[in-house]
Amino acid sequence: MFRLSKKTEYAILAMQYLAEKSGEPVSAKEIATSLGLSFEFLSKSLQSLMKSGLVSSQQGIKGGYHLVGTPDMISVMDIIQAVSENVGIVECMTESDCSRSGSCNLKDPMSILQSKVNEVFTQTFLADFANETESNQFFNKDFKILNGIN
Amino acid sequence: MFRLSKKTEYAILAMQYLAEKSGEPVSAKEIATSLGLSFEFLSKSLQSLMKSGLVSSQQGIKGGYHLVGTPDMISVMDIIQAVSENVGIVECMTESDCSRSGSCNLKDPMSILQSKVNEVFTQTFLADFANETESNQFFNKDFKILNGIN
DNA sequence: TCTAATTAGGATAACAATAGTCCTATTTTC
DNA sequence: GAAAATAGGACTATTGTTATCCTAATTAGA
Ligand code: SF4
Ligand code: SF4
Repeated sequence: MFRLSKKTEYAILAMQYLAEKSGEPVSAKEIATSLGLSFEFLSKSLQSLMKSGLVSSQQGIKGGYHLVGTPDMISVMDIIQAVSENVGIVECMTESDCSRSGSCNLKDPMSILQSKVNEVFTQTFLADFANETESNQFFNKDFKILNGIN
Repeated sequence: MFRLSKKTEYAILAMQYLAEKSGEPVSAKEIATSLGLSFEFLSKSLQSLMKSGLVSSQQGIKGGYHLVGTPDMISVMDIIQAVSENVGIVECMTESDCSRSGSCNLKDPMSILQSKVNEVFTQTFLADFANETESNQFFNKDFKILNGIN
């Protein structure tokens, strides 16, 4: 129900990959084969990221994508919103108010919940997805113990 | 993408209604007409809530549903899980590991994100959805200002 | 005992969203 | 000019959500 779409997951994987290989442009094909993803479908994610300015691209042979900005400034929410707007937990959060909106006493508490959810994703950054740096590793371990994750 | 299903939303609305009318059993029909929801579809939600023990039911004429437990002990997560298991933000969180699982460096950071999301929903209770009590109203106002909600 | 109101739940249809593919155009380096 | 790459429209397949329909079982009360 809160499942991230594959398009989003592919986007995060690609961004993670680009973060590691910052420097020369990386082709969609390289990312796809390296991560075992569908090239065609991954391309859609990359093109969305491009549109939102999270990556920049270079066409032609020797072309590819590279990150715009640093991993500690790019939030998961940035990536999610780049590939698909819908982060509203209920209709009235993003789209126009629903038919029940006038007399709905769920709307207000839901907006609080929405803010909390938003915070989780805006406060998690690409850097937190980096491949086990020391600080990150420590944080992970700590958090896992705290939350009883294997 | 993080949209709650209607089944979940109906369940929360129903629970909210039951919380107000705690005491005598309330029929699905009354809830449906009172809230302007489809009786048939709402019934599915109520039956799921029943299965999970969040409400108890009485069949026959004069029957209906009533809350089990107090609103401050029933979390939104309880309700979500009652109507639909899938709360995993990625496949490997709930179902069996996906094909990429072995070499996936997204899995670990995702599990942290999952915990944060879970926390939001396990730490929000039916009582927080109550119809504007004084304390709740204050909290709402406070939180809204803090988060820039209209 | 019969009736009406109610919950329980299976089956299924209608609709929407997601996932994935295919094809063509454009750009760029060599 | 050829090859490799991005850009993106169009389309299909699959899955998930939403909703309805129908029937059975239960229970209070006349
Ligand atoms: S919370 Fe209320 S107003 Fe918002 S979508 Fe749900 S029913 Fe409509
Ligand atoms: S995070 Fe990795 S292991 Fe988990 S579902 Fe996504 S690709 Fe598979």
